[in-house]
Amino acid sequence: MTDDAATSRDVLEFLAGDVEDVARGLLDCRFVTEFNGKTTGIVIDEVEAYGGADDPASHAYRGRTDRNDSMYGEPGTLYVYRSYGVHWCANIVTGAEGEPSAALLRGGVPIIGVEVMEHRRGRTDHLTDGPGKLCSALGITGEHDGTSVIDGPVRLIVGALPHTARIDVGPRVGITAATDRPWRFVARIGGGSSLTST
DNA sequence: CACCTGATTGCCT
DNA sequence: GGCAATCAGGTGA
Repeated sequence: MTDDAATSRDVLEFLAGDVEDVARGLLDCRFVTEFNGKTTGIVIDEVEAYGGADDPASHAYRGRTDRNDSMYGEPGTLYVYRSYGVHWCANIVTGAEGEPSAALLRGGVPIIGVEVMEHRRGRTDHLTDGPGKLCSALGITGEHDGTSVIDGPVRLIVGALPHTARIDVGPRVGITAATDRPWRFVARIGGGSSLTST
């Protein structure tokens, strides 16, 4: 491992692990898309873990359907679903193939192709600080459901950045079941001071 | 800054 | 038919 980023095999092995561990490990990784020659990317700073039949808050809780089908794919599969009929949300499938667990990408820090993301979002602030916004800024849609984040157009880059010293842990957002599970992970990249301005 | 509400589809019971 | 892994804009303290 003389490279600055992990190899595809390393990434696959990492993603095959327990979803809770994977979710934590995804913090500070980069998430990059490349469409039509335009590259955009973020550093992931907020993630939630979702299990399978054992997790009442998971889309896979009631078994396999057309929508959640890609959750049952091999680790590293992208699971994209439509939220509230309006937004797209992206997950990275974890665990062994056939186990429907996935990590929902909830937020990130824009680092690559910021102008492109601003254009896609139609604003210059709050580009990727929410699961729907993140997909919008990166150009991720249902077309990319089922593709691989290891060698597809939507790619995860593990390593290459030092991990954040502090990770905040709390309950998942927007769910009504299993709200007692602290499966939401937020990286404090900036050091946690006030960002307010304007 | 915190809380509240309307918009808008797909999916499941 | 009802609810949902959300967002944006408005209101009030």
